[in-house]
Amino acid sequence: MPAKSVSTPPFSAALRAVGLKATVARGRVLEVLHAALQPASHGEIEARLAAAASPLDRVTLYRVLDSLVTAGLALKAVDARGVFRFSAAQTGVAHQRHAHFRCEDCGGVFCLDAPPPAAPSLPDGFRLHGAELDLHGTCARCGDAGGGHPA
Amino acid sequence: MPAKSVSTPPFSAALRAVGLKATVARGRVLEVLHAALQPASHGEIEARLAAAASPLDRVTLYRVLDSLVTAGLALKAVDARGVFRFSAAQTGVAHQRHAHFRCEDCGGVFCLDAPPPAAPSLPDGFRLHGAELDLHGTCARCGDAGGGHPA
DNA sequence: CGAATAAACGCAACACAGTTGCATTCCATG
DNA sequence: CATGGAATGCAACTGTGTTGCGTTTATTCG
Repeated sequence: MPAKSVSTPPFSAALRAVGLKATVARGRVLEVLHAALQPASHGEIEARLAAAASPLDRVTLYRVLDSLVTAGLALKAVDARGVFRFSAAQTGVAHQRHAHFRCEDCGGVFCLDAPPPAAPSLPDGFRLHGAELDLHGTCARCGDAGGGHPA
Repeated sequence: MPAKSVSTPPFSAALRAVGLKATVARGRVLEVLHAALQPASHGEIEARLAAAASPLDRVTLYRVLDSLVTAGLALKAVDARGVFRFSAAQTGVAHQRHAHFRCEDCGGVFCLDAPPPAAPSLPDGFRLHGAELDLHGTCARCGDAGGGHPA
């Protein structure tokens, strides 16, 4: 095997494929996003980077995430508390017309593959882009333990 | 007519009906919410209060809005930019298991009386508190005009 | 109608998420 | 290996939302 393991950041091919420079910061952020089970907030990503290796500058992380979203490698959404959450863009997954479960305690969002809800008829002039069934309550972890917020 | 027009804030009956003190601040905020055509952000409400009469303290407005939401007189939602938007709750509408249409352009939320979606089976330990069908796209006004954000 | 009391108000300060400007460092090209 | 432009890191700043605390006000009760 070639001895270029040190100088090649992960996901460099994917980055170059969308026209981005393959930097270590972007590679590490993509690693975190792909390892995450749920969409992660800026703070959570920052904490995981700091725990895994050397911390990444707050501002740099914002800019990295922005570049990944712009390039289509990551998705950006707003959770119920008004905080942006980022996730790796799965190639080929139509992220439309499915169901979310949102835990009112920890703020976590879980994707359920539920049958697409039937869209009701809309008033005149309204144009539909997507539909999600938004379920909310308490998740298993918060219901079991007195448990709290993830970060 | 009785001469108590000065000492009686608007919406005092509605406030007392839900167990809230009928204060001038709450009455004025409810007036603004009912006059608004779209869900308004904290800043917009603050500006309208300042323009209409004497300004209301920032913190007081946050607490007034919170009390109205808790009492069920107002609705709180997050727009695409992560900012909370408030709207007057229509009386008599059971605010559970119905559908919202959220305009991705102006951030407005419209309530539709749609059939309650069937809740899918949840993983073990998950407890359901409510379910809403969240439709999104562009509303009639934003689709017509090139119209943009309210503020 | 007037006093008591608990909630609501206003102010100050704080906390958190996100942004901007600029000097330095690093990836990609030749 | 040199070079140029993008990416990084640091500092400072804005905007949104929150907490603590003393004062004011709406309601209740005498």
